[in-house]
Amino acid sequence: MDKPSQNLVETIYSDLRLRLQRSEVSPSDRLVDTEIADSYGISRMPAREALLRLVSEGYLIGTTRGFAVRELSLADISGLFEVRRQLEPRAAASAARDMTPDVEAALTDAISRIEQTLSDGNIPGLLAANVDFRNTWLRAVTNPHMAVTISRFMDYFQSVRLGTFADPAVASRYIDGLSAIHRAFLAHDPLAVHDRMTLFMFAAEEAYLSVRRRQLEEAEAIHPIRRRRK
Amino acid sequence: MDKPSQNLVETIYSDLRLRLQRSEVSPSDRLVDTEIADSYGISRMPAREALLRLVSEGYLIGTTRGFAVRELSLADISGLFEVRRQLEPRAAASAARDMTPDVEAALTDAISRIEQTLSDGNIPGLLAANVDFRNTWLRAVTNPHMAVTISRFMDYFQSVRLGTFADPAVASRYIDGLSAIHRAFLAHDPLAVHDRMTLFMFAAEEAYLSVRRRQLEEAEAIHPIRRRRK
DNA sequence: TGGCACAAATCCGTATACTGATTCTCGCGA
DNA sequence: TCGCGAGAATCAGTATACGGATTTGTGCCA
Repeated sequence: MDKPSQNLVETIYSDLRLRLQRSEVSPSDRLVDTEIADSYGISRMPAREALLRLVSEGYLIGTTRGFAVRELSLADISGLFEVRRQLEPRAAASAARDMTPDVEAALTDAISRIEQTLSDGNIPGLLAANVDFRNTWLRAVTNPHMAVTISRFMDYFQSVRLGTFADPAVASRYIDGLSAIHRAFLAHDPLAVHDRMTLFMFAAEEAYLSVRRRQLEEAEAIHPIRRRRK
Repeated sequence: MDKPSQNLVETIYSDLRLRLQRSEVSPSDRLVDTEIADSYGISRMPAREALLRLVSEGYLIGTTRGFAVRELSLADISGLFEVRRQLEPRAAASAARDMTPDVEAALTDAISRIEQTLSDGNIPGLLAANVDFRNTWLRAVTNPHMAVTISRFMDYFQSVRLGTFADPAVASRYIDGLSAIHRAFLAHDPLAVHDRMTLFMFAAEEAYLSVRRRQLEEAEAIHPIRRRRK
């Protein structure tokens, strides 16, 4: 999405964003500007600016002790999916209309890696393949404003994703939905893509809600969540 | 949208954002961190951070000589409206469903101010009333993610808005569309709001495109647009 | 052993300083 | 008059420093 560039803030920002997309930062971790700065051998300011940008984009929240990945409430999940339901079916349909052979090939590759990693129980690989699949069809969305908005809304869910595939029933439905979308893409059928994506959105919302609900129940009464002082 | 807070970056950010919403900054103006810092009697860093945040949100672009408000290309306008068409009818419909009497009153007030300022030829007042109208119904949108996304997409158009109402035919259609939406809100009819807002989106897109097209033609061959070095 | 208070550490927000790149200015020469 | 080039000015990016608020650690006393 962003080019590497030769500017420190941009570099740190994309690195951090990538780590967030890959769920490599847990909500209990604390990101501190000085630590990041030291690890890159630079001063505090570029690291700080990258962190602030991630805060303003909603990926992180500021606490009194470092920055942390934002955890989604159930209401957040519902709200975010309301937006995703409006955007992604439409965007995917337009991608289906404008899709080129190389994008099709990349989609097929991503799908097969998803199936492979799932049967291997390779969760990190599954996450990566999943991100690849969505980034691939997003590449075929010609409207950049649409694409970056969707991309951002998708990324919000990286903090939840880890446990989504634990339940085999959920995983199976997930794969079914995804390969139906894939087939519709290959058929260049925008309407079918729209419909399949709509169904997928509802299924995904349900899955995330149930995963998050379980997470919240488990963490009950342990975490006094601390927020930034005002 | 944002609270005043007692933090300098936030203060500068909201002030600047307000000025952008009111079209008080022209695309030929250059916003420089040191100037802003001096005018507030603070150091360069908070001003700089506020500017960078506006850049990351797409309101400004960095040039080699200060920051400038971003000008929309015709493709930008089409792309932004594709997103708005997906979101605003739905959001307005949900607002219609959840609307409270005080919001209705505020909407009615905004509409009458729009009609008043239009007949007076009071363009700045018209812009303000217009912003009030949309912020008012957005307040009734219970999904905050939906509301801030829409708000941002609307704000992108402030740099174009100034000339939109010069053409009386456009202005008249605009008012008609807006009051139809207003009536649908008062009737608590989500479906009617959805339909009216959809119509309004298409009309607005057309209006912005034609205004912007004229602007671009007029500015032809004068501006060598300079972008940030990489 | 447990609570309490005081000291130390942590980390954000802000200020100031330096550097290098780009743009502007102005004067010189054709 | 116009083009050209060297120096000045501007401004973003980065580094370093300090203050203050909050949290954590520690040791004393009941």
